[in-house]
Amino acid sequence: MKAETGTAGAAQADPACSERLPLAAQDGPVSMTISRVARLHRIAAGKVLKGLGLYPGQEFVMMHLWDAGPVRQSDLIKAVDLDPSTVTKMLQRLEQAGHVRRRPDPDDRRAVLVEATDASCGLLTEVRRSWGDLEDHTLAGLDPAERAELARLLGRVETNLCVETADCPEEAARRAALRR
Amino acid sequence: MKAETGTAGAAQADPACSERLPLAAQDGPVSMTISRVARLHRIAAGKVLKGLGLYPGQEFVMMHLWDAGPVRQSDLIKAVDLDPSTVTKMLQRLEQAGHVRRRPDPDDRRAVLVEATDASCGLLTEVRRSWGDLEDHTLAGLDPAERAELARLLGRVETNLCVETADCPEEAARRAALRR
DNA sequence: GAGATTAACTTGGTCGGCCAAGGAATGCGC
DNA sequence: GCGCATTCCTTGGCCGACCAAGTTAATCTC
Repeated sequence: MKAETGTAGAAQADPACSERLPLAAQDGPVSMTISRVARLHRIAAGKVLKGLGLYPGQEFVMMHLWDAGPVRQSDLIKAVDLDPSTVTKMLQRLEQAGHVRRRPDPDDRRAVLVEATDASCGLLTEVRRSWGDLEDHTLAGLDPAERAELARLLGRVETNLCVETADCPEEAARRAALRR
Repeated sequence: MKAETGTAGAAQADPACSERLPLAAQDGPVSMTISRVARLHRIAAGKVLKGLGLYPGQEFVMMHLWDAGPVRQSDLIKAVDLDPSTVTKMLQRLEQAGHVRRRPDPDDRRAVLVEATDASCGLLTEVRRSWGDLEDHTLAGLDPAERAELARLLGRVETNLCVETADCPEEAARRAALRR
């Protein structure tokens, strides 16, 4: 889509056939692949979600709302583990799009209760199907054993990345473990 | 960092102990993990890069510039495979930050030549080191065989995702194959 | 060589993300 | 009860990323 006819001149000259990896990235080939896969995966998800009226990232919020019903916004924020401001703005857009309803919490005048609209619940099935299609496409050509192994390894990577990300290793490890 | 003391109320009530995965995502567990790993990995990369004066995403542009020297912007765009407008704005910021120099191409008055500044070249080593650290951290606890397997599987996933992303499957497959 | 096409950016808009800072309500200590 | 810290959410700013549209220059066509 970006790289078209590929007569692109000399920049991509593969000298010999040695290293396709940038010099500065040679100590991190897997990290490089993760980055690329991440982007491709997000694009693929976004493409399929666009047809449903969702932007990439919103899926996770909606998924939690479908599961949990009316939730305090702060709980939602903890569930999806995003910055509060990110969630606020996303919810404003989701509300305007009619996917979400918000109302003040009668028990706590600071808090806001969020829930998926009835209309949006129709999306659940389609999102689930799309998500399944994405999975199929992502894992095409991998047999069950390979899929399991990939899941295992990615799980381990997730745990690894969690520990450093969080300021409190213990807590991060606990959370990472929970997801497994 | 976000999920703190975790007394978070009833929202995350693990009913029984069955599914930690949202209902709508149950057909795509690996996709879910990929999304989480992607975000964590980007955050980890961003954290380490911030100390070097780079924002996440800029690394890839700089890496290519360090390798390729002065390049036409259009070639750079093809190399990193991003939207032209994304690269334009990123370069404006990189230029203002002193990491990059831009000048018109004498041979083509439409085009712009981009190169890393001498100052930025000092970053190469540090970025490489950081990238290596990130790799170590990401793959901690995996033995060489597991790392190789993960790389192989991710490569396959990348190929899979490439085909659908591009409008021309042939071209995408070719490009995907090139990266392996 | 004039006219249409294509290539190479740029600008403006929108979203997802983050950080920093602020305002409002609650809860705690005393 | 009063004050101070916490919690909850919002706003503004910034950056990466996309799309759509527009501008300028090269190129192709006749």
